[in-house]
Amino acid sequence: MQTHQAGPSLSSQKPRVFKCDTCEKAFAKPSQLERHSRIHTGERPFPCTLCEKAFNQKSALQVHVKKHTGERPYRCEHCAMGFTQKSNMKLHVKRAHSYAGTLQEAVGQQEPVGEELSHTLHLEEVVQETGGEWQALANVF
DNA sequence: CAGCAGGGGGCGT
DNA sequence: CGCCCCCTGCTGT
Repeated sequence: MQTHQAGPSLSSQKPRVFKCDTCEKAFAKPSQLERHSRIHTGERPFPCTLCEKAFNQKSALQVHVKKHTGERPYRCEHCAMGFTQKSNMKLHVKRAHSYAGTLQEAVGQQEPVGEELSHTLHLEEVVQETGGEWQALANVF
């Protein structure tokens, strides 16, 4: 009976035997349940070595550290803008270039490409150093 | 931009 | 199996 009860996402009918007793979510793997349980306990086993923040998931920490290192692995192929997270980049592409997802051109073909643009404007280092106005600009793109 | 929550897969035991 | 890691979508400031 337990193997067919609803899981957290509702999509995916995998058996979920491991149930959280704080909330009613269930998971396919014990380690997933254990990971989930610490969002109730507030436990944060992954501290950042550069600042004093901590995370409940290692991947969250890894992404966070990129903020300190300035690493920006995900690059927009249309305007060469860099991002720390892929989903943020995807969102940017959709909004700035109205480009849903399946590669190849979309709407605005008038794009001579902004290759050297990032160099002349020093885009890599200007990001949100103190002022919050850049944040507002992000919504335009 | 930054962080959270969950799914799935690979690898060692 | 069990654990660890990476990826992805969504939410928050």
